[in-house]
Amino acid sequence: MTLEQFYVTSNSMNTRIKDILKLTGNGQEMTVEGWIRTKRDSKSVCFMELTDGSSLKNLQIIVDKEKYELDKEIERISTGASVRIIGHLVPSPGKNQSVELQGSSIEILGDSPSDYPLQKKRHSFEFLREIAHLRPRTNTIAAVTRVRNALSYGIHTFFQENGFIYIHTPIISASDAEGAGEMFQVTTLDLDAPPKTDGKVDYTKDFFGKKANLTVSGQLEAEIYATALKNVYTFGPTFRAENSNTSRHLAEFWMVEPELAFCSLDGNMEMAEKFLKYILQYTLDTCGEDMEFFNKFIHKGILESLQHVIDTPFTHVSYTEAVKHLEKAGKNFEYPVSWGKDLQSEHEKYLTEEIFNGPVIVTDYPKEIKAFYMKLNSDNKTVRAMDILVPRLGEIIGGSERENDYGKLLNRIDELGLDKEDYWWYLDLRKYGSVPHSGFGLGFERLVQYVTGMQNIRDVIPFPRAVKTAEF
RNA sequence: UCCCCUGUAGCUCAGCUGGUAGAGCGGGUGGCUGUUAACCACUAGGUCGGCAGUUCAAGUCUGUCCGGGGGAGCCA
Repeated sequence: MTLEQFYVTSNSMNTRIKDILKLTGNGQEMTVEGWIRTKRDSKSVCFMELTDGSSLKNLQIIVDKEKYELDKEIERISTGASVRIIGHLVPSPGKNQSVELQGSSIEILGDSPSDYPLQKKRHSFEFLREIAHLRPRTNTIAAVTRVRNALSYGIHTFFQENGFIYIHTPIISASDAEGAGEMFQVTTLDLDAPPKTDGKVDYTKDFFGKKANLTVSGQLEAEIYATALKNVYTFGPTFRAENSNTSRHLAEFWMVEPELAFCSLDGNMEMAEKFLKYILQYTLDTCGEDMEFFNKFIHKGILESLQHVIDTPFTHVSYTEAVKHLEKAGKNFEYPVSWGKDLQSEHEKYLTEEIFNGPVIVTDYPKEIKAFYMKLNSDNKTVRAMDILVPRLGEIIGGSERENDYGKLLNRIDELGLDKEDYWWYLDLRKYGSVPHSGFGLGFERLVQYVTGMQNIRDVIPFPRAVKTAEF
């Protein structure tokens, strides 16, 4: 009849500290499970903070040692231990919590020896990265994890509510045609002695019968499904083998790529603006406590800056106009501005922070600095590209209307010296029932960074993969 | 890949112009308290990232390698 009948209702699976903290304590008995954050023990009374990751706030456990024989258990408990505690929820006379659990029974599920590396004191994120298997037990990483989850869910919700179909584009790609950066090769060949023909590696002997790589983008495949199911999106892992060691790059990251058929650049921009505002609002609505935490301890003023993006209509400006604005600003940029050159991050930040003081969508870039698949404007010089710039970060979304004219696309492929054989199926989409279509890409970890204010991208993904980094 | 900074106890750091090391937190022991970054006392932890060099003498200077951070480029 209803889906609710399949919800899990057994006590141990759905009792969360987050919910317990909202209750009024009237002596009701309950069982709680979690990890001990800290213990304050004395002769007659012992206090413990219990967390289960559902909330930033801990549940305070109090044990009246004169009433209950729990000395042995309390002795064994130290920071990090996992426990199951039965007790009565009562109002707390203390200052920092409204309720507390009067423990009457303690079961230690897992001891935590004194070399447990996490203290309740603040640790540096650099140190936490070295113990990535334990770092989700910290306030900040747990909060990041919850916000990351909310953003994922918000993204899916937005697209699903708007009729988009979720497409699982391949992780392994043999098309060799994506052209968006250095790729990781995937092979089962013996690297010490690969089969060779005329001195070169013979990939016909490889697993796929040709050279294969990890995908650098799902866009081209998404276009295939968009030209059949109208509006689609991908949301999955992407790989770049660039030797870039920065706080904004990963070798493995997640990307959101919607693709809309029968949609021009204008529709694309409207959708992108609503999308961004939706997921920001969704996160503020569902992660209030965590966002307050980030606002207070990680990046002061972040709530205000996100709200500003939600409230402000995005400014539209062409690349040509943007360059004029920047030239007129008379500022001494490290990289000088001139028409035909790509906007540097300093330029993007200046546009969105100083000139327009809000989100800006820059459109119609010179074709030379954009990808081959973007739709050529009638001036034959610029393409229907759009980048969304936001204060504090710069570019957050990049997209375009795709070239849907077979001849023009073939022309671009030729101009750039690409091999049209590699793009045969991509060209076919323009040969059979071609339609105007558009889409954009959003780097998911960059979004999580932007929303949480976390400085290093390696701290917003559970298991970062980067140059010389794949321990966990 | 380039530029800058950095690597001292489990963690966060101090150690001036070269003379073989210290604090806070954490750990251990004891005490005390409706506590909450608890408090008090005592205590145990370090061949100062690796290697080579200068020097009577190097944590401190030089070179080099490795790790970390920031910025740039590439990009998402």
